[in-house]
Amino acid sequence: MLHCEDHQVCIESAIHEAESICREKGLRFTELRREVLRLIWISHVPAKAYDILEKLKGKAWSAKPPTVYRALDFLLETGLVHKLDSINAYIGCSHPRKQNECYFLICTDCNEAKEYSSPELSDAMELTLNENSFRPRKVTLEILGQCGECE
Amino acid sequence: MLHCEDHQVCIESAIHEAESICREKGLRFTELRREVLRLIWISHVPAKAYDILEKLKGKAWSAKPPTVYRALDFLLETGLVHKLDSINAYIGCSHPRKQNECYFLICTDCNEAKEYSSPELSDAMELTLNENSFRPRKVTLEILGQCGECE
DNA sequence: AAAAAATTGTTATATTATAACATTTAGCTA
DNA sequence: TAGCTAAATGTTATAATATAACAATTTTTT
Repeated sequence: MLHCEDHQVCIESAIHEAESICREKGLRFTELRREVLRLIWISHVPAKAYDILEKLKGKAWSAKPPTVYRALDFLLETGLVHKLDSINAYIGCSHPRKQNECYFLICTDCNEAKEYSSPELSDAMELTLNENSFRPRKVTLEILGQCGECE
Repeated sequence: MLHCEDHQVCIESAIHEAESICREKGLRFTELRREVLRLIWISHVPAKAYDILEKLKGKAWSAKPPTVYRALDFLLETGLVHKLDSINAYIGCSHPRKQNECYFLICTDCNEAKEYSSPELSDAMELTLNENSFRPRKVTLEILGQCGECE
């Protein structure tokens, strides 16, 4: 799947942005939360909670499931990561400042995932939501398949 | 959430249709599979696997988790039910003969869910899939929120 | 410095799902 | 129709995902 050019830069800037977002919102971007975010960003393959747990254990933390899930909850609420329900995995948000509807392409060959947004798609969705008098609170749109690079 | 007028009829016809689809495809619609499908259709609230399990236990079956999950696998593969990944629950397919992209509105007040399809939405999706050279295999589109009747 | 609030630690357990092998049942074939 | 084969179901065990509840610690506020 096509992604950033230099992923090290990509990670750094994601963490940097997270830092400044938390500062603005008066939220505490603790060491633990930073480390979990970093572990998620390490790869474009969405991270599983228990894989994050194992990696944390290799470091300073006496990590147990709640350690990870609480950090994930924080990151999810803050909009810094997304949960992919179709594969029970977590991925860093590419545009944490724009809270637009985003959807995900998940390649089942290379396992990488990518976040997109599409005005046409959002429009179509809004149309049908109106038709059904439905007030959306959370939209899950995930497409599993094969990416162009894995053909 | 607005649904059928007579749900008993709704259940019967769903099971009837499942029966004829299986006959056409040369698949075995066993008692167990029929009962699991019926339990799913009993309500417009998507069914949880372990709730189905409990209900099966009240009947003739010596049901254990694999009993339910195998029946669910069959029903999913046959397109007779859908899994809602965002809530880990299963719902009967309203149009099992048309294998179109379908999406789900899930009301977090009454817990009911409804299946829809939208040509505009499918078109918008296809557009972005093409742009990204992505070959879709499975689409998950679930919208959690409040339905018109729960306002 | 004390109190309050937020974060993290810890133990236990709930929820969701599958692996592996045994038994039974249904459909086919000779 | 007896025996064979494949599919379905039974059974035991365990994997994978997630949360509840309470204790200890750290940070912020008063």
